[in-house]
Amino acid sequence: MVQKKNIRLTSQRNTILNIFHKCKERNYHPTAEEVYEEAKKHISNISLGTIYRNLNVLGDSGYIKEIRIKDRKSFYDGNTDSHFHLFCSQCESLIDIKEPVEVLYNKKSFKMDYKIEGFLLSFFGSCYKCKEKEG
Amino acid sequence: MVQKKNIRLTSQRNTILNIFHKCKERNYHPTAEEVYEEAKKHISNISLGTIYRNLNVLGDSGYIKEIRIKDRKSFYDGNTDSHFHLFCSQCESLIDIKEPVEVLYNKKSFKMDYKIEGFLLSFFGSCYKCKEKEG
DNA sequence: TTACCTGCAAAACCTTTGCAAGTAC
DNA sequence: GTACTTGCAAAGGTTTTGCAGGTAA
Repeated sequence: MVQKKNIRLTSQRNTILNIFHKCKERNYHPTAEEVYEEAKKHISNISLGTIYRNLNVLGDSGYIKEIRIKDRKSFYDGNTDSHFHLFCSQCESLIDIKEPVEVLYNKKSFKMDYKIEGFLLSFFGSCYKCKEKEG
Repeated sequence: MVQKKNIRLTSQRNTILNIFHKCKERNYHPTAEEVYEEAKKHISNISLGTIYRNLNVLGDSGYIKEIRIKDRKSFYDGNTDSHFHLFCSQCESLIDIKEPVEVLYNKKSFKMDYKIEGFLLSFFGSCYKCKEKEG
């Protein structure tokens, strides 16, 4: 479980959090633009700048995760538990992969409902030098 | 090993390929801007547009891989064999992770020279619906 | 009260693209 | 000769930011 920081609650933020709550239930990963369009239904004059600012705040605070995979656009995920994604190159959507990481080993079970053509495993943290520096 | 397509060889392309050859030896993952700066040392009037066009051509042809992890900037990798990366949030560089994927299982060996704070596993392919459609 | 948040609009940023001239094959 | 490639400069699309007014705690 992810530690979530306290943030000041504004109606804009609340609206965005609700959007992610719904998206999480549907395993949907909206883009900033999609969050904006949905938010406008509730706060008609909300600005795109506010969306972006809050996506960053919510990301930093552990409420959502940004997923940068393809193209310039980011997806955002309200499910911050550890799981994987598949980017469909045909419909350009992002779906959850529910199988545990063991599928990586067992090539037989690798081709399932979806078709997997490749993957990217990226870690975040500190490199040798920077870890050294910070002690 | 990756199948590489034949591409027309121009001096610009040759220069860029050489840059990636050197970067690969040093496990360095340049950005487009860095490739541009390096290429200018050899072809002083080469344009950034040519760099980007060729990064895409070389990517499509299997010579390099684009890595989009953080921020807006892409990294490019001359090593197209399957391996993993770590993005250092302190110096904002990308380094190779040489350990096999088994480290994912063995949490004890997980914290090594570098510090790992999280990871992102992303697959590429086709989702249920699109796989269905294409038969 | 004060620090934080917002809408607006402009700017920043990385990447792509149209065009006319040049080049590989 | 032809299709592909280039430099240049402008445009594109996503995200960030400065500012003045507004709001949560």
